[in-house]
Amino acid sequence: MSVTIKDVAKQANVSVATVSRILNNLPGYSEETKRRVEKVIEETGYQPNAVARGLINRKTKTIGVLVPNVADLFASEVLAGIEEQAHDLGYSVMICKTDNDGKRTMSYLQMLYEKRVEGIVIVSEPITLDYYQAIKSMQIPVVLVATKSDYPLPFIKVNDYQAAYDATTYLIKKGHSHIGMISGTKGDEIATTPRVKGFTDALSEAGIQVTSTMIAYGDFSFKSGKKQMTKLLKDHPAITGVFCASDEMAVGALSVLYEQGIKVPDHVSVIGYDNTATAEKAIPPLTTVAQPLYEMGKSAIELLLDSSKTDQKIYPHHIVERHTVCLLK
Amino acid sequence: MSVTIKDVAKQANVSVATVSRILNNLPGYSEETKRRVEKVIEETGYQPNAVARGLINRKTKTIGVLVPNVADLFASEVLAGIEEQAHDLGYSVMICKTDNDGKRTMSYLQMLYEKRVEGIVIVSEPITLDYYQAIKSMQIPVVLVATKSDYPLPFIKVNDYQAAYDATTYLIKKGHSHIGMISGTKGDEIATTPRVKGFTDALSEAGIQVTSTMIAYGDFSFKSGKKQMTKLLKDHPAITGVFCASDEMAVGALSVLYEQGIKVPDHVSVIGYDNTATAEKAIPPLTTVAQPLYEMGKSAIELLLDSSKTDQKIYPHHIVERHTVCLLK
DNA sequence: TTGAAAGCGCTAACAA
DNA sequence: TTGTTAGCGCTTTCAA
Repeated sequence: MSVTIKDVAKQANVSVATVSRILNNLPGYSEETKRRVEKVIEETGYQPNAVARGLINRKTKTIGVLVPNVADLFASEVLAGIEEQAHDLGYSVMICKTDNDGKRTMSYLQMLYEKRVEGIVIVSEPITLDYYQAIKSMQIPVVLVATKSDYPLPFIKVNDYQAAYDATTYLIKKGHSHIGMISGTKGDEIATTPRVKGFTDALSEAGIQVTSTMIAYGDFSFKSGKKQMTKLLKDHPAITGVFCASDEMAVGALSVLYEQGIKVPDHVSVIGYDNTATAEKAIPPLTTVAQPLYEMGKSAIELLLDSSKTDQKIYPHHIVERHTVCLLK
Repeated sequence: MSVTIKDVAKQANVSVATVSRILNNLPGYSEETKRRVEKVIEETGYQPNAVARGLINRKTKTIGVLVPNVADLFASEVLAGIEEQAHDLGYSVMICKTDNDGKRTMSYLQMLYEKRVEGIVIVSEPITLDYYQAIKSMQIPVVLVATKSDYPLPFIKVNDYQAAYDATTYLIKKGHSHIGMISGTKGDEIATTPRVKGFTDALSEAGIQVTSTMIAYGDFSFKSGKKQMTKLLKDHPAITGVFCASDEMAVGALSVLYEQGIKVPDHVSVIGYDNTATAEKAIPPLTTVAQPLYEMGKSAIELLLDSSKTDQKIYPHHIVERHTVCLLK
């Protein structure tokens, strides 16, 4: 049994109220009693019980984070930003790995509510009606990162359309005209549709005709990047540039190109998306469009905890030039 | 204000005790009242307050994890295992990113105690006397993953000495005799000293002389891998094999080799350590000694929550053969 | 400056 | 089968 405020009060010959005041820096005691109480606290090694505190002030100083997966560089970078900012503001973070499983997500939502977290951030996950209704009934602040929703929920993300448009334009400006895209999951309205549109618009506006086989649908993973790059190469042997909707897929593409003895960027240029830690470690180092993931994570906590902030934020993206894109001679 | 057990009791015309019994599946009520109460729960959307519950049963159903960093594949893989197993057992996990900062770690330890977590897992972090004393006084179960300590704390790890010995022997068996090592941080008694010893022992036993310049000390990072590979190449142009104490460093080595036009594995073979997700995505795919990180994470939770288990576990490592090591002709 | 007491939302004796 | 009641460890009136 650990020492409680009562024990401290008894040993210091004061009431629990006085101890509480001292603990919380409230006025109402003499320097003399303060010293006495602090001495007892020191001696007994007393530590306040945050659970009891939470019950009475309805403040748990903890927030919950829902992510599809923790073991990936995209999510963990966002998570790092979240943790950092939360810690700075005195909050703890509970992680919930949803595995893209709706049932699991719902039960996490409920658990977070039961534990009375003060806020929830949801990272790169589509928001179903179920989720939204649960969120709404809980009355807990929620912010979305790298995703958004038709329901009125604050979010933080980059402009996916524009980012894809810019990446494609970058390739075009480098002289490429046979450009393919390895996109994300077909039907994903957040991370696929806008990026595909950005890609096709950039091409059309440059007077380059787009055929459907120039767009290969993956699922953001390394493996799918390999698979779709292989397909692209077969369908379009003359291809000189590829825009990948994630760094993971871009790295997969790089692997295939390497295996087939196709030099990057000399024969084929590739540009990725995200600028996760994997990009700079790729061979060759990957040119990619950067999302400020860490900052977005930090920002999510600010948004969550400070209701005076505006409730949606488009972060700027930018192209990080490394060595996988070259000027086409 | 959310609905409480009292509200439910009132509306269902029963006492709070009865509602509590129904909520907790205890005996002591008729089917009829059960139905009535459940209907009210349904209608009101009542959700029990875990904070209040925690106060009374001294069970918060949450555990804390301390990691130096979340945005890296080593830690996040372990974390994924931890989260998975915790979730399976009905626990939530709070993450604490220590940034290798002692002060920060101490304050996390205190916070976790105040929040009355039921257990703490510490991932790949050296345990100082401060930490140990704090842990001991808290009386909360702790388990170490991928680290260990002279203090009596349960831990889960691989046999680093043997793993390094095996990796080196693997290179030797492939016909290599000019072998260098890129090790971790000098002085690290957990992840460096035993691995360096495993390396030198394997070499000596094979009758190969080891000179100190064959061992280049990095700090496990990609960047340090690049730097130390460069150094190794300068000091030992005839080198044909390199053992790296982390996949990150191995990938750094691969980059340097690529830049210098040295073919892997034809000219130089490299073997990594960890088998993080980065290994299979490397170009060429990295041969490495695997630690079962995910499993170790899961195991940590079992150890933590089930005191009947033995309190230390050496997990088996094994070599994953990919394409960065070849038989020397 | 200090203390007594009520109560946060729940569980668990104990009684009925 | 059900209810009453006493806390869990704390904060916060209110009164002294």
